[in-house]
Amino acid sequence: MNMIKVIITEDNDTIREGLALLINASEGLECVARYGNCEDMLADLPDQQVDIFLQDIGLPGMSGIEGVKHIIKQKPQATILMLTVYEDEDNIFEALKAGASGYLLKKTSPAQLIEAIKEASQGGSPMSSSIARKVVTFFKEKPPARANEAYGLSNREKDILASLSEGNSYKIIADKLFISIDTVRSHIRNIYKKLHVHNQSEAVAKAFKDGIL
Amino acid sequence: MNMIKVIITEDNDTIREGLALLINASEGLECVARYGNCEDMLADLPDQQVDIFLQDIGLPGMSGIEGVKHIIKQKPQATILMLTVYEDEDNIFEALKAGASGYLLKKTSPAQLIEAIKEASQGGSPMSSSIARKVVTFFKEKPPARANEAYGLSNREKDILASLSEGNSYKIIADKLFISIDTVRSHIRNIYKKLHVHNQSEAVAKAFKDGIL
DNA sequence: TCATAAACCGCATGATCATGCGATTTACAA
DNA sequence: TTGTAAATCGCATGATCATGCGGTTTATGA
Repeated sequence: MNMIKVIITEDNDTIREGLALLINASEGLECVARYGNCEDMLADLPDQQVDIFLQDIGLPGMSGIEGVKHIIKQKPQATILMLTVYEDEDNIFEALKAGASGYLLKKTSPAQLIEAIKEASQGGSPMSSSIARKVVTFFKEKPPARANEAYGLSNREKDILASLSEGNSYKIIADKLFISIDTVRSHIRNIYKKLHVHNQSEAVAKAFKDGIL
Repeated sequence: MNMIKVIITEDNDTIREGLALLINASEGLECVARYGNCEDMLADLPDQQVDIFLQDIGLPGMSGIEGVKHIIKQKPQATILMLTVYEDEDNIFEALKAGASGYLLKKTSPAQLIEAIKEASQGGSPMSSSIARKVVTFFKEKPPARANEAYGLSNREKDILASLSEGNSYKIIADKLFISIDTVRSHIRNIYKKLHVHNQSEAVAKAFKDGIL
């Protein structure tokens, strides 16, 4: 059977060596390399044959999240698990955006950690449950938000805003919608009032941010 | 100690009763009600004291996801776990958007299910690992896409584009960045060339669509 | 019935933009 | 060394926009 090959990047010697021992003691797992910083790990990367990266965030020099970006650049299919003490949303989302597949807190028990590595190697995305909740909460639509933040734009106004965002001039919009240029002006005036903006760029930006476009 | 109160909505009698038995047999868990459809469940909802909803998606009448929306409307803090056979992204994201806290597949083992309910009641978000991977993948920025589609904008150009999207005029941008208005013009000219657009609105729209802003 | 909003139209004018054709300096890679 | 790209600056001009003020018609809900 194939061993799951793991690379550890973690600056704390005690933790790093402990993890390596734990992994090597686990059936089917093998720690093929370990590093105290991203730079060293990345230098060896081209030669490594590896299944799972265990990646700390708080590292000397390049941060673990930067490291993830570099790993992904070289090996887009890499499976990377963050293993860190940081529980704030910025770090979580940055890591996931960079391409991490899972996110574990250091308080994770040895047994759970081994389980997580196996899960990850089988295409899962293990996450400490408090992390998962933050990720899930991200998706939750705020019921008052969206609804109110259409700012009461009429359908016609949305049409015109959409046309604007395509780069059309007032004249072109007028022709496309078979109305006069002054009507276009009039609609846009109203759009500006409703969105509390004063030019096209700001209107388009706001429309995108608030999901109108 | 307090029991974790669970409500089940599931149309298949065998599965529903099986779940109820399982939950009631588990220490600390109690199934306080069970329903074959959302309508009945929602009718009782105002009177229920409940910690966790176990919610199927494929139900006769109102779908489980619609049901989630209604539950959240009445009890915004409710903890809802989807328990379903659907593994497609639409259902997953719709459920999470509607306010579900976790998402389990029906192939989940009884032991894991009990574990998941306990995790959820403690603020976690249990997910089958294949589901978690789909959620995580959602965040991943596509390296070829994004990188190439920055269209080679320089940092300065991105600054100016961002400032434009805030509704600033050339003059204001120039003042904010301590450069002349003609330099602003020059940068914007280059932005237009790189993005293949011819006015602010189109540039801002493209920037948002392609993740530059 | 009255008010409100949407969709339509018109005119005027100062402000702002888009674009053409320059230019210099710095930095970095070929 | 040579070329390329980024960042800076200048001038000119026709095109386009933002905004003020005015208006009509139609539909809908109070």
